[in-house]
Amino acid sequence: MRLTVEHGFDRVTIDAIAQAANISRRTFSNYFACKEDAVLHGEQLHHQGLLRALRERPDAESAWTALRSSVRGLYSSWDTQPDREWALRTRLAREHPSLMAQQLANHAAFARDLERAVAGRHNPGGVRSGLLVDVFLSALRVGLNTWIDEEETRDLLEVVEEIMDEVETPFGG
Amino acid sequence: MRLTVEHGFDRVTIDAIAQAANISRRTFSNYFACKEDAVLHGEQLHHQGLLRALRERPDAESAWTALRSSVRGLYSSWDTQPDREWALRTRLAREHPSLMAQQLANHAAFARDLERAVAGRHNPGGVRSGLLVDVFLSALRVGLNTWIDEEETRDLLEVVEEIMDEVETPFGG
DNA sequence: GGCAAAAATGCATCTCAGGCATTTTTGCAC
DNA sequence: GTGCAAAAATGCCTGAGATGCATTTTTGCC
Repeated sequence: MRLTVEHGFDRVTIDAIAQAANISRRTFSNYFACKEDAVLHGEQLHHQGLLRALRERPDAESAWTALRSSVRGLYSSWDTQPDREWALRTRLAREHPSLMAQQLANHAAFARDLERAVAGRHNPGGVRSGLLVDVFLSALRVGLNTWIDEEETRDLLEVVEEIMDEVETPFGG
Repeated sequence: MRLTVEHGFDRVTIDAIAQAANISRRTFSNYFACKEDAVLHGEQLHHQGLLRALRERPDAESAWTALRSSVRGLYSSWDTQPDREWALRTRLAREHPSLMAQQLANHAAFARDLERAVAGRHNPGGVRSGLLVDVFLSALRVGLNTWIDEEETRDLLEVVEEIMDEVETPFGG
């Protein structure tokens, strides 16, 4: 991330990263399939955290409620805002198509995991869980982007909650 | 696409594609940045068609209605179902992470275009258009996947309309 | 037929992913 | 602490990909 800031993402070679991390080029490849994966690793951790929170929600909660509650619980458990790194990563992904592509693929994988995790929960409108999860992730993504566009002036959770409220208003008409 | 079916996506080199198309390797790169782009080109055409349809919708229609109507209009204007190629491409993208990543990046770009195209339209619940477009695309994607999972036995439009109806039921609770 | 623009090509270079064998480090029983 | 097996890290190598640049070929039009 530091090298990326200093020289730009596509001007940083894997060799340079390996060197800066005091590991061999080959070892880098043992841990990450590509540069993109390395940059987006923090996001993967976020996904894992959210999944863990979701699994701990009481079974009685509906799918949508459990998802919302997981976000609320996780984000408010942080002692500091996920400021610099998140903003940096998100901005980077906006500018670099390859990063964007990888990020979206990660999101799709995350969606599959979430879908499995909410399977079996009550689901008010009979909406299939794939759709529900997709919409949830859209809201999360739009929330993050809004937060970034506002230059991280508000609380991330606050922005996300706002978007989630919007999602709960009907789309039709 | 033919070579991919015969030998598998990742065993087809750009050289092979170029040779089969009677063009030089270099010319391939003049048209497509990578193999993935070539395979997904049909989808790009679909996006363009949908955008064109959207721009021709009457201004009085709300954003959501205009989006739904565009799909309805475009899909029912086809004389044949987009059967083989679509199913093939979608299944391929499911199996190959790099293809999936590229596809999702294309969807994101498409989302930006759609967002611009519906900007200014009436929007019932005051939902921001980014969110609206995202949800619309989720519905389209889920519809396509459902259609595939049902082995293309029904009409694609029918499946998509069904999902769109689901989206119009509230998510909250 | 001639000419300019656009398309296609060839070439060269830098980078990457990943298989395989080898070396180094780590964790643990003794 | 010593020895040993598993895990991690490394080095080397190959096939493939992206892309800049100069050159050749094709196309469209007067």
